[in-house]
Amino acid sequence: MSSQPESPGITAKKGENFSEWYTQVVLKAGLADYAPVKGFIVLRPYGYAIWESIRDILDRRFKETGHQNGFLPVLIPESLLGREKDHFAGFIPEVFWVTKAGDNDIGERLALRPTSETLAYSIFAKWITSYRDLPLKINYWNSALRAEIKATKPFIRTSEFLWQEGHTVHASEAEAEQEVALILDIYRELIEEHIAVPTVRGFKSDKEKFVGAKYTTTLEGMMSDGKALQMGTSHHLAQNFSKPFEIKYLGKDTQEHLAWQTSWGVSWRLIGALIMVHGDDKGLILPPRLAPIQVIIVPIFRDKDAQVVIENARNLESELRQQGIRAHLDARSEYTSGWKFNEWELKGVPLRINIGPRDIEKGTVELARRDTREKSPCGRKLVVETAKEMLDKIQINLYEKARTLLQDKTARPHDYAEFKSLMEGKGGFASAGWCGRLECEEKIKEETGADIRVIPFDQAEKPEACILCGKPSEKVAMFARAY
RNA sequence: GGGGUCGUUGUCUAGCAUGGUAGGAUGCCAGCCUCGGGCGCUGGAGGUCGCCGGUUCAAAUCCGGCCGGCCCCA
Repeated sequence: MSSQPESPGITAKKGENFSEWYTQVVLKAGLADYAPVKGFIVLRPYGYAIWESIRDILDRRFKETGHQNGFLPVLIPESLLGREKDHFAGFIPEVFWVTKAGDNDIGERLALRPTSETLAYSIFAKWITSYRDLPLKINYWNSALRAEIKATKPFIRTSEFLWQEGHTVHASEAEAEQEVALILDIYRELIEEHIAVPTVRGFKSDKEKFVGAKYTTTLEGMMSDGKALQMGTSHHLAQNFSKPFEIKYLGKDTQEHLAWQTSWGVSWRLIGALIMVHGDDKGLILPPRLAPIQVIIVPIFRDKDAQVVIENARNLESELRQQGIRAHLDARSEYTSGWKFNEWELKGVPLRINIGPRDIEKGTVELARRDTREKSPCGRKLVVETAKEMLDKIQINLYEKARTLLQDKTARPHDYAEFKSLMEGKGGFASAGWCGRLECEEKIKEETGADIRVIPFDQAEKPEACILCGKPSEKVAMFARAY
């Protein structure tokens, strides 16, 4: 251990010690801190602002597509949670239970919601009587609690997480399936176009699907260390819950029918993903469309220049804001400009504008891109326009880099030996034939640590024989070690 | 699930073997200096040594339990 003070900047290298690097970015960029209970984190304002960006984008799209927000309590009685048997069995190992009120035992123990299907659907059953009550499309912005005993990581694996869970009820299976697909596409739009992370979309295997669903669709991303990350899921529940919860409606045909359902969610894991995919040795890099601060203005001045420089910078700030750019002037006098450069790079602000006496004299400013760390001069009158263009370029560049990452980390092994060495080596996705049997899926997991992340919708190529057993396969599956 | 490792002020740490005054750096506060890549000077404040218990005249230090962080393996 060094006795030198720890740098306020990132000291771990992303390429050398990825895990340590990730933790440092989370803490030092001011996104989150540890809570006193294992596996729980505290979101700091900067981290919460990123969550708000994500939330705002999704919330708008949900509302545009006919969804409404609601609220559900956090406690679920055991009898409700247990009503759908597969669902209950799947969640029980990670449920937190409330068993006391003060010193008195509670009669029936209460679960801190690991997810709200059971609670929501017991209520939906009361609200739905007629086909005129359908579709019912409700979303909840809340948190969920799932006990993580080991291997916790801020944003990626925590015992409580912020998320949204959507729950819909439909009169027909076709309509429910359309909903599943619609939501997956809204997630794709958020993740690819805003968070700038490309995904592979498809189905989960039966082993990996949501417990209680007929099928689960997913978006899988690839992190810089070769591990996959599930970024969002949309489930077709069919009538698996409407049966035990008796969600029935009278149709036009005057007959009673069971309803069809979907549920879907994304969590603050997405914040973890954007850190892992875009960040570098200097810290976080935020995609412009998501960044709470898109442009940071750093004034450079000596005492005698202070007033004129700051006034100029303030004008620039308001010009940018008038054009809808989230700009912020860092006028703090207690830090030097050099300090501020480092701090805002650590925090991942996509574009920095330096403005000092020399610039004012020449009628220019200096633009510094966070993604490439390139600096370029810009005429003062062109700043707003140039900044806008540059933000767009940064957004595109981040996506392109992430796409290259995904491509570099996707391979097609032709036999099991190759598959194994891939997983032991650089990791990433292995696109391979799979016979469809649980037995092979489990054995591959046991021997290589990789599981089926996604069976892509896009089955462009004919599958080869099952990578493990050699039997014919109908589908190509994407295997990877994952978070 | 298995193993390893760490916890001393906001942060990073010294001290622990051999029990006896908690030392430094950085940050913070005040004043000065001034800023084009983590400036400099002077002064000051800041500590239940993770928690609980045990041993002892005396515990950061020895012993036990617990809590929390990190890393590796399944």
